Amino acid sequence: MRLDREFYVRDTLTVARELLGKVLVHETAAGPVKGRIVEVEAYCGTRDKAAHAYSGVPTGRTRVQFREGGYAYVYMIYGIYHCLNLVTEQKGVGECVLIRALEPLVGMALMEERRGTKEWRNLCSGPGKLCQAFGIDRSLNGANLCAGGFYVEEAEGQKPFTVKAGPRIGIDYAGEAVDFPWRFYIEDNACVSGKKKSHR
DNA sequence: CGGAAGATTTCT
DNA sequence: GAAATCTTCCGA
Repeated sequence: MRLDREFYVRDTLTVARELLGKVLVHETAAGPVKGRIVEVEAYCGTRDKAAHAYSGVPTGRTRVQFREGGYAYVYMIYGIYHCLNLVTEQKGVGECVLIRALEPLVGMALMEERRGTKEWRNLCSGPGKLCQAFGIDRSLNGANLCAGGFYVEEAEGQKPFTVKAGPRIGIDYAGEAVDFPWRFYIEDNACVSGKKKSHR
């Protein structure tokens, strides 16, 4: 069952934690693709140096983040890969949740073709990887998750799992925000990325 | 208008 | 450990 807008228009950290175990769905012309969310990160706008919306000014690509929750924010990084975010909170706040890793459920053949690999745990174990596997690009920037073929649904027959929290990844430039425990992931899941070393 | 940096991935 | 590669942002 599709999550409604009320789910997204709440505290960003709460939404991030509750997104774990939910299922991301993308119905494309080539066929449906689904994956279980196993790793996310919260980006809290003006309270967070690592966030694109830190300046508080909605310009260019960050404009979508300042909408109300329930929209997709897709941006390109390093000119090569895309990253998927789900906008949270009320209009004008500018906070969102980055989807970092998924566990493939449906449309595996399609993912393998797009990714060019048959390794199951390597299909969606990273922000850029899952976007490639799901066929996500900037045409989905600003997509409404409450209507259309791109959304998150409630998981059914879900086994219990343990949620872990820790510092985020790849934002060493963000000063003290590096230590904020705003990364949430499912413990002991093979698809969690988290491969960067933690030496400091 | 030009320069600089980045919420990553992949290969050596 | 380092390169690939291009969009976006900011200063002049």
